[in-house]
Amino acid sequence: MIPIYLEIRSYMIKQIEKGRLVPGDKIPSERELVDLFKVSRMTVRHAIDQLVNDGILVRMVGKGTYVSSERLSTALNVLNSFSEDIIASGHSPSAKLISVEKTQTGNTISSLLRIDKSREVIKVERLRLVDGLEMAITTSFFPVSRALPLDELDFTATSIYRQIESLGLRIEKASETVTAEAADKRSAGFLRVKENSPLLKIIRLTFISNNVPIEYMEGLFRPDRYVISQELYRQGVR
Amino acid sequence: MIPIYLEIRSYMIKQIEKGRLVPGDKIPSERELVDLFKVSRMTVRHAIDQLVNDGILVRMVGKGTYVSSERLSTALNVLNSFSEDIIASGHSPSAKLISVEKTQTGNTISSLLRIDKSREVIKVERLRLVDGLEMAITTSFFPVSRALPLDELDFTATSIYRQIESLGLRIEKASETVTAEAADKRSAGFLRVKENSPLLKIIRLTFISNNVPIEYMEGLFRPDRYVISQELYRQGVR
DNA sequence: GAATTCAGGTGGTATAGACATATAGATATC
DNA sequence: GATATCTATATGTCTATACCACCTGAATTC
Repeated sequence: MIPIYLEIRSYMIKQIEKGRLVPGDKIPSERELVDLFKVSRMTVRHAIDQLVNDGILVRMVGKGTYVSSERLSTALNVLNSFSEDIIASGHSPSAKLISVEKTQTGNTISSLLRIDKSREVIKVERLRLVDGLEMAITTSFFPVSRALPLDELDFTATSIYRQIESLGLRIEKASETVTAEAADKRSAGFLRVKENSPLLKIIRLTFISNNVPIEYMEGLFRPDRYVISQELYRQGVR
Repeated sequence: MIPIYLEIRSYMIKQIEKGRLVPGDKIPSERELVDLFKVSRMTVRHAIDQLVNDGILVRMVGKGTYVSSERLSTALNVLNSFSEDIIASGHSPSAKLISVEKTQTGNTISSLLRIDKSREVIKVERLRLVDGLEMAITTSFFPVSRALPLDELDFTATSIYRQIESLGLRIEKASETVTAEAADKRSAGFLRVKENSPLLKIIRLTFISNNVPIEYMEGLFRPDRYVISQELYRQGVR
């Protein structure tokens, strides 16, 4: 069951995505939205609070609430799903589901996800391909909770991020750690490389609004088919 | 007249600043704060909402609200030399010069450095250590005579960046590619790892003003002693 | 015509209560 | 002793209402 305020939030985002609201437009007043959704004003405000916090809307006392015109942050470190990355580079991503299970997890992952370790998580293991060639194995852990109706997610589809976002949750940021690891027998089999060959290991913790973690992921990538690129800028003079 | 929720917010911040609440501590429950300030619970939540949004507090359903342990970094994509990175993380970097030679280079590197491949470059190979332990081998290529008096540089010193900057050149940015590679016999020997063990490979092209390339570097890092961390942010709506 | 007043709409703050869901520990059951 | 259930407490969602400060434009006054 998705909370009403997230429904309203989704609705607003869709209006903007579809172009029915463009930057600078005034959105319906809080009291109009109350009538539209048949909810209390506090609930409407809760939804708008989040969108304002995300910089999507701007409130003006006595005037109204408007779609933000400025897209703040020149977006250097852009968080994309792997599918989105692949598409952006002109290739075709796909995924094969290896396993899905509802399970518990150890101290490290549960504390990173900020859940009790007795809580269940959905563990999704997928083989990621680019242009039909094996690229990576990713193992994701999603905390089971009301806000995220995991049953409705299609893990064989490519972009889980997009699916989560279309549910009204806003993915905000991720922190990533990159290292190297030797392929064990199982990974080597899936990725069609020799055992012990070097793989790029990416560990990513993804957050929605309010710094709430929503996914812990470990990925093992074939270095010949996926590399990480980033631009670094020297900090001020001195 | 200051709103109550801002008073509560200030109160919490002061508690943290004075050290009466330290990261990891549980703050009073919402109902306790209601009693303490004699206000409604929604008002208390309003105050806490803001602090959670700022990343100062973390809410956990059924457990309580806690002072956030992670001080999210303000420095995003900061270009540091490896020495600077190591120092920032509280360790002690050093370097051993393996070789310096004036030579020519292949098409790839010369074109990245935007020089003719007949032009000479200085190739510097160094073993990088952290707290006296082998961490990486880096191979740098500097174009000869680009307002860069290479003779004056001390390649055994840790921070080449600092030396270059003290010559009046402003290092501006770098583009980095990260991948994984198996250790060959030579690298394995220097880094004291087994041959074919996985290493993190970082290729970095560094620029001074006007996008003039000044260094091409390839580094092979022991993944147990060096990892890359980065924060990624989701791009605006759509 | 220019200044003032006023009414209606907007977001801002705050209340008091209700029910839902998550956690942890005590208690009862097997 | 292990398992299940209950209970108290935590945050999460939502309602219905009230009054405030602010902005705008129309009506009123000068």
